[in-house]
Amino acid sequence: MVTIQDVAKAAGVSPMTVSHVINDHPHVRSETRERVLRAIAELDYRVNVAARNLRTGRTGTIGLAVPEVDRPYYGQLGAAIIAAAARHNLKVAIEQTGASREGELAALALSRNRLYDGLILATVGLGPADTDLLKVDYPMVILGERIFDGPVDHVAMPNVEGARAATAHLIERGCRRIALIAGAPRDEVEVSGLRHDGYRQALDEAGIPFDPRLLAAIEGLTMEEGAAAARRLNESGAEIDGAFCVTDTVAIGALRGFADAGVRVPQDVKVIGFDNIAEDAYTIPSLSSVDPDHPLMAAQAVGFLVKRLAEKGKKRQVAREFISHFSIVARESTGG
Amino acid sequence: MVTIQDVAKAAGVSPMTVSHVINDHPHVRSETRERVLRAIAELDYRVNVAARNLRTGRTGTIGLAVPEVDRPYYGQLGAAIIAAAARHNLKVAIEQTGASREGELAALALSRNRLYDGLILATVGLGPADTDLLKVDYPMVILGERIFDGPVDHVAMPNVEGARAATAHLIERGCRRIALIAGAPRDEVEVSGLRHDGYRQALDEAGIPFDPRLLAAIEGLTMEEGAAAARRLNESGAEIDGAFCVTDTVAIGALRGFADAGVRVPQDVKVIGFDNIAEDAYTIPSLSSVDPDHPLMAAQAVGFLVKRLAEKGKKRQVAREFISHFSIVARESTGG
DNA sequence: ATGAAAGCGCTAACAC
DNA sequence: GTGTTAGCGCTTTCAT
Repeated sequence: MVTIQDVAKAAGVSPMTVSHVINDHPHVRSETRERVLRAIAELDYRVNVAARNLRTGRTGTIGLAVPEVDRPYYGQLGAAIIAAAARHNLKVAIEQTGASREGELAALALSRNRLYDGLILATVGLGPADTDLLKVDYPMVILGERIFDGPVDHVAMPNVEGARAATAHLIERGCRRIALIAGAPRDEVEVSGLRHDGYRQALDEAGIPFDPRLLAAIEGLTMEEGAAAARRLNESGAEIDGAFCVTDTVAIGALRGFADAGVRVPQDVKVIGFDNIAEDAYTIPSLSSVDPDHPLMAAQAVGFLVKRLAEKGKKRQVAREFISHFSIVARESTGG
Repeated sequence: MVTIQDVAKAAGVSPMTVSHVINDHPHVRSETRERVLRAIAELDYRVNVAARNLRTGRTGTIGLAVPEVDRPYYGQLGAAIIAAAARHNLKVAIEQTGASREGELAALALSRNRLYDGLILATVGLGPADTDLLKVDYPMVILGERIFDGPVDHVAMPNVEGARAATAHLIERGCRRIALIAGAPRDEVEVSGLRHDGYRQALDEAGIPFDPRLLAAIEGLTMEEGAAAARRLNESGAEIDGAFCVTDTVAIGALRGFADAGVRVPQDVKVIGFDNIAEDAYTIPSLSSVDPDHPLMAAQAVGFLVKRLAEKGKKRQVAREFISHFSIVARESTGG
């Protein structure tokens, strides 16, 4: 293995000078720099990142903990975060938490081990009772669905408002018996609960009475459960004419479930989802959705982390918060 | 920061003993172990991974370089690899190569920096001319579509055979004018070229003459291009009754493109893809596909890497190779 | 502009 | 079963 010492010897300089060259420090005569670079090339020298990490106390890598990378939503979020991190010369290591509280805690522990300089955590398992666990002494950003007003930076989407707008969109298109396909709300900051609130607000505003028979509770936010929920709704005799699905993945499942039941979308039932994933434009019918601008959220989350990294020495600052904006993307599933 | 020294002092033992406890070495009296563990808990000690990496020369992390995590195929592959790696106590850092040769070379360089213990590289940009670049001195596995007979481990899928079976499946279902939607073959080991070969073989075997007007060449393997290709095929007057799409992502786009053109699937045109991604079961119509058993491929790739890690000292061994098997999953898009 | 000294926190190798 | 020694490769600090 070629070390900085070998390069120094070959170039006739000290290891320090080589280090300066590698790190683009200004005070190196260009002739010296040349010589060092030539030696580096000749010996095919590569910095040992582990040694540098130990010395500097930083790894140049941030962790991204998501429930599952194979859900399109998180895949697309991951891609956006990798891109945003690359702009700050940071690498991203992706952890899968399995959508469980335990997995999310494990991700926290890894950063505590100084494996990562900071962590972006897409929480779905941790709840308000766990806010103490989030009071960590390294840079962390909570991203996505849940909202904590704890002492930690977070980037969230406008869950209530987006859900309200989605439901209002269905009402505008003439729906009066609108189903909600979502998880059973577990607490006041969790995605299904928040979007449920938005759904209820839109109904209230339109003077449509809430009917609990229109709620289809699902366990996981998967296509499979979405499809099953749609079939259940059809058999239940609830006579729905619209469905707001808590995520696009669930909505894509629901489209399938309605098709299985012989229910036509959008003629019989109009469907809208949430997230505006890439697939939405290609489903049949194409899927209307709430777009919370994930690229912006990703950039913000990385930006918060980078700010914290720069603040290293300073005392704990006040927690930063960013709530994204949203727009409704109307496609065929709500009549275009 | 709490170090191993602090723990040693608190427990009244040497740092080495603490190290033994941390690493689950057997020769520690259980009473001593208890004492150390208590000290660790009291001081909230965390190993410094950077220091351990420097000392051991290993990072416990493998790199996974894929074109883009937000394509469902790579997201699902990533999830499978993360799961397989976890079984060997390895973490996975995901790099995006942007489906370019440069990006793939950059991923190689990172491992050379000892950031990762090894690399799983899903190549689409590197070609046979680059085999020399793949003769690296750290564990690496080429995964996926391309086949190199170079000196490097690789896990591949049965591209030619799978494509032949997919085309034969369409023929079996009565298709005679079968379009191929794929990239323009760039060389003899690239995915579109290999699957093109399989397509041709199936036609030959069935005695169906090859008609170049049935080829729809696309630039990128995206839904967008798949949809555009389907519309083009419809307008071209080629009068197709089947379409084999080089990947499921392309096929999902094609389903949409045919729908846009008023072409009914499967009544007018039967469609089959390749990869059997999770979405296939939920498209309307659901999508028939070739399933190359990605979980198995992922497990094999990680297994190869782990073997190389264990071989550390030994001389370069012969390259290992694993070609996955496949099965045809018939769904609605080919008539069930 | 360049370099000498020191040490980041851990564990391999070996003693006892 | 436990401890001692040494050093992984790099960069921070401070000198010159």
